[in-house]
Amino acid sequence: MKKRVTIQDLANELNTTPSTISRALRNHPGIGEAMKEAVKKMAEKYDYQPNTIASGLRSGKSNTLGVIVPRVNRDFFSSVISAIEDVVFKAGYNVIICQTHDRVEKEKQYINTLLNGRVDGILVSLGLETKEYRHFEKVIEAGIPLIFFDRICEEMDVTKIMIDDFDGSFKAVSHLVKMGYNRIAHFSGPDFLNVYRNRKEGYIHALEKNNLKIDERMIIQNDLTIEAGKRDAERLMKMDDPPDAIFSASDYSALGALLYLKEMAYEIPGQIGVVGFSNEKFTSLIDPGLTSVDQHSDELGKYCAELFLEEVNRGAGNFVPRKIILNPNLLIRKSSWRKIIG
Amino acid sequence: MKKRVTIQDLANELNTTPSTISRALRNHPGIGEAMKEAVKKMAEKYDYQPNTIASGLRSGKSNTLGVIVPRVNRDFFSSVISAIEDVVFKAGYNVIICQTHDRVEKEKQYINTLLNGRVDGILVSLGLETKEYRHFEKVIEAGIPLIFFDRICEEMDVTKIMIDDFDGSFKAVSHLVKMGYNRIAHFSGPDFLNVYRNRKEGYIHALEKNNLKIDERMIIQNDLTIEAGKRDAERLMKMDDPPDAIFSASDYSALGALLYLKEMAYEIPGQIGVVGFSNEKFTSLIDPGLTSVDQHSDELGKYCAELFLEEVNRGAGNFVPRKIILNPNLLIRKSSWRKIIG
DNA sequence: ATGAAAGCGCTAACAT
DNA sequence: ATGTTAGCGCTTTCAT
Repeated sequence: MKKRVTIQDLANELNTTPSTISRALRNHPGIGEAMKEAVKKMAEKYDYQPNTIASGLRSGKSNTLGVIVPRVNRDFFSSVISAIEDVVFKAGYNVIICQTHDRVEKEKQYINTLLNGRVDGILVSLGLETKEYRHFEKVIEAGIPLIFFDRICEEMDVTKIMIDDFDGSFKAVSHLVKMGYNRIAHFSGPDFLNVYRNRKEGYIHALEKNNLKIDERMIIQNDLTIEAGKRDAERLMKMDDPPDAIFSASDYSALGALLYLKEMAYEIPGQIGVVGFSNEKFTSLIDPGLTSVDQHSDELGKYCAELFLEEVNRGAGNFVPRKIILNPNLLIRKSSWRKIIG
Repeated sequence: MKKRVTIQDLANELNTTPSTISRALRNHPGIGEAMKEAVKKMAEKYDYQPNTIASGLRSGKSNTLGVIVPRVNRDFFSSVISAIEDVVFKAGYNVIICQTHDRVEKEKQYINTLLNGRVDGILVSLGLETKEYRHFEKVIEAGIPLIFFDRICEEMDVTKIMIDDFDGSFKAVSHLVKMGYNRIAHFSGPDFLNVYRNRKEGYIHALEKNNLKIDERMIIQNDLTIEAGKRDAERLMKMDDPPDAIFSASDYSALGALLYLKEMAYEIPGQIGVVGFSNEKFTSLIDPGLTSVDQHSDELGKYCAELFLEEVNRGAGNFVPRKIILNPNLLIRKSSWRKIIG
């Protein structure tokens, strides 16, 4: 276990003081060129590596960013994280990942440990359980940027980045209508999450705009898993007046529906159309391809990271909360086509 | 920006000293019950939160684990990371993620920043470019656990966890042979990576064992992307003596092959069989389902994390390098079936 | 342009 | 059972 060389060691070696070394290394104005040169040469020679913990303690920052998501192994979240990491790495920040598994208790714990670790900012996508936001107040009190993405908290006055879920739904449902489907069911998630609420509203708005009546029995709230999709597709199709299309707020439950319908030998598309949400990787790979709303995970992550850096530069007290809404794209694949009907 | 309460504040409040507070909070033996009670009550009352940076500086550890992978948004890696995070969180560790995009330069940078941040351990899956391992020596010199998983470094005497790639390939190819395929091509990755080398050897061994001749033209090294799979499937099928099956070292290039073959209206399975490697999520969702070798990403992550915790407990100098090899499963799906031929 | 000195918040060796 | 003291390695006033 080799001893690491410290600023003190370099100071001794050069018959100067730690402060001079510290300044020289950071190109502080007011250090002679000769000294700078000498210090850097020494640092190189001894492979000096700064102790970020020590500098963190002194300066009160850790060059670390906390990212809290429900789960890291979801295409959407892992893509966002990937994009965030790429951006902030260039600015010298490390990313600590935290997965809540949608449990609010873990969300609270993570907020605490991140704050105790003096992270320089926290990016959050809320868990399904979170209906109450007091634990996030601490982040604001700590004076570091708090940014919500995708599953956001409407009530808090902080920066938020999301896609226009309403519009995504609206596009999806309008497309189904244009394809000739007119009895369209909807799988939705919990109402207290902005994303699902907005998707449902976009769905309703599209129906209204097309003079289609809203049938409450066609709106099913479930947990948006593959299994839920299968189960509820079955329930829908066994009704006396089954739907001719399903628009799901999640690709996973759309997939469940698709699998059930295929098994039952329904003709997709044609007899029944299916559209999902999120553009998970698998949607383009299955047969039929699943029409889905793309959430621009890369851009979203990039924005998150850039806004974090911007707020960090502004400094505590000078944050300018922003709300960024990205426009989603409908990616039309086979599952929502319609045969031309006579 | 609220001032955080420190150990000193609590000491003042209770007319005692910081060390007593520190000890009381950590249940140090030799602190009176009464005092412990009082301290904890005070801590609770003032919502005292320890500054992990300060304690880290003093104790030389950060309760943080660095995980370096090629990319975080790959099913395999994000699943491993997810499993790691779940395990070490319970033990009080944070996870810093680092993605190299397969670039050795970033690998080196990450090693440095992680070491400078005094992480308590580093878990690595090597990038495609990495052929030289000097940068990892520093981790050993730092006296913290270094653990390789999946894409490992054979030469270093540290803990390694991987699946038996040889065996996975062997099972896959043996299965194809049993299904009646006997001219089996192979997509491989760079030879200097253990995983691809072993997969190729397993393939060769299976052919030999079944008295099938090895045809070098049937072994294609590419970068294992969807595009490479398409391109090389085309190349293979245009040969005078095309294969009747393709075994790819990656699901992505297997998918590429599948897409090309479907487009060309080959009958899959039957006319040609396809098997991939990694059991990416999409393999079970596409049509035909892609037979693939499962890498047990969850267990692998869990093991990684547990071995890290074990080594941390052992302490520097007492590490016992271990090599853990998990047995992969062949998940047989439709793409490798064979119609009974008269 | 550089140095001296103090201290970020905590822990641990050494008292008592 | 508790207090005293001395840092961990760095940054940052305040001097000179």
